[in-house]
Amino acid sequence: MAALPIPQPDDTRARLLEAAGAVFAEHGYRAATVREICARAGANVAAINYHFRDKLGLYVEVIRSTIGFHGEHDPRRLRLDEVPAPQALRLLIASMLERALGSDRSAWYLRIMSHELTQPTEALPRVVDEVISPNYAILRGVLARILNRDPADDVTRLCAHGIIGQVVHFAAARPVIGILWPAMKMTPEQIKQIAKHIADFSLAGIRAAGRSIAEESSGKRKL
Amino acid sequence: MAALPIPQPDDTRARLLEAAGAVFAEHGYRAATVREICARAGANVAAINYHFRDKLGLYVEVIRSTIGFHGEHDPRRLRLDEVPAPQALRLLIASMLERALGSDRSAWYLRIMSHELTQPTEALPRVVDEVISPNYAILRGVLARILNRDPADDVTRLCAHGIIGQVVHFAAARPVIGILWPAMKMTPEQIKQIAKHIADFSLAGIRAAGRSIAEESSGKRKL
DNA sequence: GACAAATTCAAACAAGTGTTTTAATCTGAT
DNA sequence: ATCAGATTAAAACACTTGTTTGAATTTGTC
Repeated sequence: MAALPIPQPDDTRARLLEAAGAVFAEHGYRAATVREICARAGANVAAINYHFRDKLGLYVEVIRSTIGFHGEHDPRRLRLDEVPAPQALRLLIASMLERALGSDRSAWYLRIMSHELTQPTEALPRVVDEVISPNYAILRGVLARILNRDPADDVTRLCAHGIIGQVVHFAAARPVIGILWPAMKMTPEQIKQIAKHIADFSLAGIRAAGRSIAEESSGKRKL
Repeated sequence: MAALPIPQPDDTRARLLEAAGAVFAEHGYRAATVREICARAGANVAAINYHFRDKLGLYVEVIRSTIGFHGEHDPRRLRLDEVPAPQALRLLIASMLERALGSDRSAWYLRIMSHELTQPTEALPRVVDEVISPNYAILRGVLARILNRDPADDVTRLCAHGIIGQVVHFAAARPVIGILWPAMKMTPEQIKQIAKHIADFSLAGIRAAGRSIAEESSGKRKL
């Protein structure tokens, strides 16, 4: 709706990618319209089909080029192997949450992912391969170190999904949280404290989950 | 798409509500089409506007009449006050998860809610008032008993959102979880074990969060 | 400066959306 | 049996969607 076309900071293709990332992150693939994307990019409607074949081609290209592992929040830059596992988890959670709640392009990542969770598109396999799966593996690696278990273990996976669920929820449910909890404004200060809470909460949960399963180890270890 | 019109199990209005609940839960408000709803209900397209004024009226009526607190999963039927708080939390988590992952109409509740989280509609205030807020209050009540804190306390709220996040994630992210974790088929057996995991995980997390804040109580108790 | 390719543009297209219209049909009380 | 009101039905409406068209314009190269 609100157009405000960007002057001409770059060539059309780059501006389209920029605008599309923002719109897809905000509305999801299906609810995003090519006309809003083009208006924000200051481009003609036909530009998308000329540069990216169609809307889905643009979406895939946004995922490929803008998201993924490039950027200052690249988990590999956290040097997770060089710190104790619990500290690594704290860094990882803080990184995910800041990435998810920030307003710059690094926020697109988790927003698009959370839309893909509830409204999968044809690009879901690609999103999983290029974005979700690598991060899932890193998280499981850290958890496996804490639990002293295999990254593919059921307990490791359950804990991983629990942490992802918490982070994604704080990011995706912002409108509702704003109603239920007016004092929560998601300031940088508050975001840090949410990250600390999730880390404290989850570290204790992880250890309990490890213990809980260990106790009932009369054979049925698999779900 | 797949029409298969139901014979005539009830009057048109009731069939529309039934079909609409399923379609809204599956696709969300915006992506759901009145034509698919009418096809499933075996009704004419104009029936929605005749009985419910418009699509949004139907949506609100689905929320009001079908969801809410009526049904076998009504949290008030769990008699949460009559059991120790940790046990109450276990019951509540199991109830939410079963409701969210089941295939009957009690599953609509959390599905519609999770769509409303990422894609709020004009009915969001109503959904919050009638569905989310009461459940949020019940959950905070139980957590407050465990934490020995006020239900409106920041720590109580953080824990509540963490638990909601985990439950919603396991329910909403089913397509992605199916890819990342092929062994997880969401059988009734597995659902019980997920519920147990979330409860174990969260109970430990809650206690740690209570402690963690207590330690740094040099005045700044609020976020 | 001229020419061919690349790119942009306004306009229209076909398909899908929610909604309205108008007539036909059913229902139930008299 | 009749007739007013409630309900259903088919069709069209107005609008938005992604996409295509074909001409204009820009760009790079000789």
